[in-house]
Amino acid sequence: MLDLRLIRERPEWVKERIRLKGDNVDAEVDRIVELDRRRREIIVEAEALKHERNIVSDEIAKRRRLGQPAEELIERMRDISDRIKWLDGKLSEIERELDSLLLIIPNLPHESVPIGEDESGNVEVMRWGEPRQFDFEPKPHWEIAQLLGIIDFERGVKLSGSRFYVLTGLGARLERALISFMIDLHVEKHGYTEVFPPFMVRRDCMVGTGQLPKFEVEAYVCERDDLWLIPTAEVPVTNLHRDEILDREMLPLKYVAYSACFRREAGAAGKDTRGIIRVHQFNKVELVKFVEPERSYEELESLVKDAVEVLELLGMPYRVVEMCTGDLGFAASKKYDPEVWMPGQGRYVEVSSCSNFEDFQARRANIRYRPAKGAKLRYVHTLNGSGLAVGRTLAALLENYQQEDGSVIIPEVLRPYMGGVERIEPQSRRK
RNA sequence: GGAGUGGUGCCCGAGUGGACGAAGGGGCGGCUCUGGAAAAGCCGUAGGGGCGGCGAAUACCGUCCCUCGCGGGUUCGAAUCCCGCCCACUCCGCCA
Repeated sequence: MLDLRLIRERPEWVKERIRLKGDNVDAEVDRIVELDRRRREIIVEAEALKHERNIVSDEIAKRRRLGQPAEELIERMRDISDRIKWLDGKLSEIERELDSLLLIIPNLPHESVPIGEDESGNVEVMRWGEPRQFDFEPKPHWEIAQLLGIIDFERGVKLSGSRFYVLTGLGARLERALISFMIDLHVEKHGYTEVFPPFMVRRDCMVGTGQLPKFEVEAYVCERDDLWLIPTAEVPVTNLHRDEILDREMLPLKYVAYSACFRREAGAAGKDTRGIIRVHQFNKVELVKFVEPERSYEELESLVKDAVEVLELLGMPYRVVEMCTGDLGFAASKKYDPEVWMPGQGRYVEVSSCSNFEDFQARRANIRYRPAKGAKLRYVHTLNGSGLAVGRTLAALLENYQQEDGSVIIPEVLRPYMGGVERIEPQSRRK
């Protein structure tokens, strides 16, 4: 949510910044400015009347105590009260509309974000590692997995429909190993606090981080209970501190959380239909930070570093892409997407997404802190990033570590988590 | 799911129609006392919003309004009475 004052004072600038995101909210902004003006007009009148009501009310009480008549005062109060009631009704009507508009206005891009219309305007900001040279044709992960017998696509469909799959045997073990490895890294080396959140949340949480009200069709919901399946651990973890006032000494707060993630992938028909790149349920290890506004952009850089270290330790080449204004999404001010090299497909695939939301989420979720003793409260800045998407990392690992005989070598850092397994052999060669 | 109890400030807790933004206690901050501390005493300690002043300010000053879980109602007037909702806890049922 943007600051209403900002929209009031610089509406044209706000419109312009949002147009850079490929969104047009000119009409909404104009309406907000108009509603805001009417809101304040009404407040002025209503408050003057309420002031009068308080004074007359005291006078009535005083006369009652002294046993004096107060009929003509009470008569006058009736009119005042009616008028107040009418004004307050009008006011809440206006505020309802105002709030619903404010919730669908996207965040503004940070000034450092490159301007562009779509993903073609994104900028590669770094590259790490040399893609391995194969002396055979590298396979895509779904073929490798089939050979190894570690992903069961058919039965996934039988259980839950398309875009679901089942991990079995060492595949399941590998998924679990990756989760533990990532969490341990972020806890032990990077100083994050581990959190195991609920996977279903109330509507308020989804509004707090920005998934609702605008992107309702993207989410799964248990309607009977109005509980929403989280599309990312960002939702429960950011909302941990909803409606809280944090101590400055606590900042920055850094959390790492594993969760399953649920996405309807509405509008993604035909995209990434093979393999496990785009599915309705996947595992992810998420990093979330709450920081002081002044430091949020440094914290974004270190967040990216923390995330890509996973790829470095796993020995997989990657690049980091900075999103342009047109590809930023609804809530982010600035965003980097680390992408891992997938030799079986000959392309880089997004395995993380690291964003600074500035105070956009904090304002929605009402997360504040006191900068100093006696100082006024401020909104914190929130950030988050995948560290990493587990399914895609597993897929990349299969493709990067595949051998000509169809086996896949397990990177050394994962072996302790794999019970010492060094290599997954094709099913036909296992007994 | 059934029955019951309850939601008040940073925390505990009083308050069943008017002098209550709210007793009392705790915590925290400041001051007095002290060589220093403890104890004791005094003072101060919520958030949001509007208007005006000054301004770069979401810094500061003044003033007013709102907020006792949330929303509505009764009343001249509601923390207090009525209705609906949400949440927490206890017991029963069910359950990993």
